[in-house]
Parts: sequence; structure tokens; C-alpha cells
Amino acid sequence: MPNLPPSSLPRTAPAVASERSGAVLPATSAAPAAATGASAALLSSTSSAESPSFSPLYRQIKGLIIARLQAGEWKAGESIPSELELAARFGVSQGTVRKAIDEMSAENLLVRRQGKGTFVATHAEQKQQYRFLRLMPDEGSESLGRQLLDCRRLRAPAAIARQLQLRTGDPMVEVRRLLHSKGEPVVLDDIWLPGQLFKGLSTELLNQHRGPFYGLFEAEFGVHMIRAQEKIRAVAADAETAALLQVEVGAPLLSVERLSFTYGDKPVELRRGLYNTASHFYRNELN
Amino acid sequence: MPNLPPSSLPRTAPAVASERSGAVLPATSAAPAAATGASAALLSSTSSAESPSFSPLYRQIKGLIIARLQAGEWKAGESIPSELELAARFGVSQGTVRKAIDEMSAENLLVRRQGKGTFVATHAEQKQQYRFLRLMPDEGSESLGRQLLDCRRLRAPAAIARQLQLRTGDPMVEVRRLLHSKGEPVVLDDIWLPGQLFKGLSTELLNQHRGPFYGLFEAEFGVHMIRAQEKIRAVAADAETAALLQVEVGAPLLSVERLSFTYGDKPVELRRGLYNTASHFYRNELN
DNA sequence: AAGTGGTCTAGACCACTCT
DNA sequence: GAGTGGTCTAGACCACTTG
Repeated sequence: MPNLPPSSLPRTAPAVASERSGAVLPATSAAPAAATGASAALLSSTSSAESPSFSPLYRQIKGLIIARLQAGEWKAGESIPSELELAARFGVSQGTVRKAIDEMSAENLLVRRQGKGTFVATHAEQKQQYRFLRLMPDEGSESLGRQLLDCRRLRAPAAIARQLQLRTGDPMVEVRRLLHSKGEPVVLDDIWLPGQLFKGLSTELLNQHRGPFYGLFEAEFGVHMIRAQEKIRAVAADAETAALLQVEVGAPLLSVERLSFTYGDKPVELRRGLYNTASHFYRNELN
Repeated sequence: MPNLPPSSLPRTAPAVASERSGAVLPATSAAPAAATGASAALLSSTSSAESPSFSPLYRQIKGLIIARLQAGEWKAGESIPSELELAARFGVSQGTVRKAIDEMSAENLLVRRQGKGTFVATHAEQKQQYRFLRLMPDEGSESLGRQLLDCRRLRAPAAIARQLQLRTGDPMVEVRRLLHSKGEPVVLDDIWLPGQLFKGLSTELLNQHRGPFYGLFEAEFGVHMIRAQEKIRAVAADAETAALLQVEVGAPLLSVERLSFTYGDKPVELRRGLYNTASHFYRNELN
């Protein structure tokens, strides 16, 4: 029951009383109280024209759930508490929790499974391996082979540090790898990660792991990539790249620069892929 | 009031009684009847394992609204009836209509405006001009200049006809144009349209029109592009393209092949853009 | 049978827009 | 003030999963 003191809450305040007293009580006793009135007190106020403006209850609940995810309370692939339990815990109705989870499900943060529960999204699943890889073969659908070329630690150059919101010279990990299709090299990836977050990352760890790197990052380092921005260009292959991808120097390649974010819009990976699009293409859906 | 004869409706049936008798009645009288029981009768039945399987009420409502859009009952930019009116018209609750509209809004078919109503999405608006164009300048944000190069009618070649689900030799319109940024050519577009749907399309019409082609297509031909698939590759400029885009022959260009769809997943435009990404990039968001 | 998410309804109140 | 979409609650029933 959101029974905060009815003091005039500014419209901007994320005013949900997180985990009030009887949080882990027998459950349902807390929720169905002076419902409508209470939540009204929670949300309404004079319309001061402040900047972050107004946040409805369900969005505040969403924020609380994200905070738990960020804190690692529920790990990738695990189930979170049921809607009814969350509703009791936060002192709101099931419908409000449902709307919060709806949004998070639409953003691929959570996955609902009817009859089973709601689960933390993961890159490690069979069904959606390579969630962020949009490269498709012109024909067929074989999976890609992986070949690790390099994994080293270094001091962050200015250009990379800036994008990852680090300081120049901060510790950083650099990974280089190839993806193959039918034995032919198709993608050359360079990956930069904050050294702080990926302390034990090594060639061995990367080599012994099956599946996408992002699954490893979740399991070993608790870092979830939930969103990414890509900048795509056409470039000409330089000598080194041409040799690795077995194309002519000057051949056109797709350059895909990806900045990946974890919870709280925090950038945690920069990746530059060079794709040979002779027999593959980058697929995009517009809405 | 969904009072169909309680004969056993198969689960697959889009069973909404569209526009029953008292459709345009004083409004609210139709809706709040033997609600729960009736809609239960509408949806439930024995679980026969049929193919298109089960469709909830709100999705059937969505289908009905899409059918109206397709029929041109409400045009691009116009408002559709209020949620309460639609609820009365279809004999369901406002909540069900709301959920249908929620989905359509998420798919950019409709746009909600609080206090004003719900509107048919359009490509002709200031706020989201060039909804499908993902090209961004490295710096600045000037809008792109347009230069029409050609507009002619022809018989569909096999490759293009297949993608537009036409027969080889069917009438077709081909348009070629350039987009400029700061006076420099950046994009060369070739566009193919079914001649059947775009009867009066001409150089004059295209030239006198302001804003994106998609806005013109909506206003003049009633064709709404609601979704598109793109295949992106890196290619080398041939002689003709190099001249038009003022680059060297062999220079790497982004090739963006776009197939656009209208209601009912019907393909109605094929477009091939060649982008000079020297000072622009293709922006994509991954979730 | 019990627990979970999914759908549907109903009603209250809020925020925004226009007249 | 009237009308619109936006939020929140409550309760019913359905579909799916697991023991």
C-alpha cells in the first residue's frame, strides 16, 4: 500500500516506496488496501514545469526492477519473482507490475513464458544466439565458425576511451577474432572492453567458451549487453585486412562500428567489424 | 455485446462480430452488457490443434482496424474514432480496444496524442520526415536536397517483378534521383513501383511535391508504406554511379536494397540506394 | 491441483487539448 | 466544461506448465 505521507510530492519524484516494512510478508495482505486513493496521492501534485517531468507508477516500478537486475539480484536466464509477488513487494496492483514488465519485455530485458514465469534475458540461449549480429547468408543458414586471433591488455587510446566513457590510458582489453562461413573468412572483429570490468578475461577463457562472447560476459563478469548503436559505412580493405579476409586490397567491405550498453545506458563495449558482403548481407527491419 | 450464437467457434476463427446491428447507435448502450460471459463464449472452445491457432479478442479488433485502414476509411494523418466509440462499435470494452491500439502504435501504424485522439501515421509529418532513411551526417544536421533524374514506365524485369509479387512484363514505374548534402551528392536512389497502383505518377508530380516521396504516395495514391526490409552490402562504384556521386570508379559505396510493404504484408516498392559514406553513416539501433 | 502469465471487463481518477 | 488518451486498481476467467 503506497501510504506515503501525502506531502506534496513533486511530479518529478520517483516516489515509489521501495520495499516498505512488510515486504516479504505472507504476501497479499499488503497490496489490496486503500488502493485508488493511495496511488493518487503518490502520483498527483501541482503541475510544476520541471525538467525530467512526470513518471507514472509503472515506470517507477520498472526502474526498481532494473535496479535489481543491475545489482545482480537475478542473473541472466534466471526467473524473477511472479507478478503477484512483485506486486505485493512493491505495494502496487498486479496490473501495474504487468505494465512495467510489458515494457521491459518489449525492450528485450525480460522474457515472459506463459505458465513458467518471467526470465532475465540472456545472449546465451539457443533460440536467439547472436542477437546483435545482423549478417545473413545469401543462401543457406549454417552457423558461423569462430577463430580467436588475439587478446591483449593495453592502455586506452583517447578515441576509444571517450566512447566508453573512460579516461585516456585506463586499462582496457582488446580482442581480435574472425568469423568463418563454410571455411571462408567473412567477418573480422576488433573488440575493446573496459579492463576494470573484465579482470580475468584471457585467451584461454575465450577459447574454451562455446557460443557468443556476450554469453560469456554475462556468466563470467555479470555484464549484460542490453542495447547497442551501430554506425555502418562502406570502406576499402587495407593490406592487413585484405590478407585476413582473403580479399583484394581495396575491396569494398562493410564497416560496422558498434557501441553496446548495459543497464543505465552505460557503454561497456566498443566493437568494429569488417564484413565481406560478397555472399552475405546485413539485414535490417524498418518500422 | 458479443452475443453471437454460442455455437462452438473454432479457436482459429477471428470471431468478432464486426459492426453488429446497433453499430452507430447512441454509443454506449451496446457495450456494457453480459460482458465477461459473452466474451468468454467468443473466445473459448475446445483446444483443437489447428494451424493459425488462437487469436485473442484484441488482436481480432486490431485486424478489423487494419482492414478499415486498408480500405481507406481513415486517411493518413486523420484521426480515427475515439477508443470509447470503437469499443461501442465493436461491442468490446475500452480496455480491449486500447490493447489493440497499443500494438498498432508500437508498430507505427497509429499515433496517439493525449487529449486529441489517435491518428493514422503518416510519412508526411515534420517530426518524422524520412522515417525510413537511416543516413546521418558525421557532423551537423542539415536536411538533404533532392534532385529528380528520371521517371519512366517500363515492363517489369523478372528479378524485380518477383520481389514485388508481380508477373514479369507487368507495368512498372522506375524513378531515379539524387540526394545532396551541402551541395555534394550523397545518395543515388533507384525506385521501382507497381504501375497498377501508381497510375498518374509523373516527373511533374514528383517535382512539384515537397517532402518525402512516401508522403506523396499516401496523399496521391493512398499507398501507405508501413514496414520495410533492407539488405545492406558494400559495393564498388561503377562508372555511371561514380560520375553521378562524384567519386572514383571502384570507390566503396553502401548498397541499401529496400523492400517496402503496405497493409497485409503486401510489397509495393523496391528501392536500391547507393550511399557515399565518406561523411555520412547508416545508423542502426539494436535491442 | 497449484502456480504462472494472458485476456477481458469495469470503474475511478488524472493529464492534456480545445472551445 | 467536455472529450480524449493515460494510469491504476480489482476481479474474473483462460491457457500453459509442473508436480
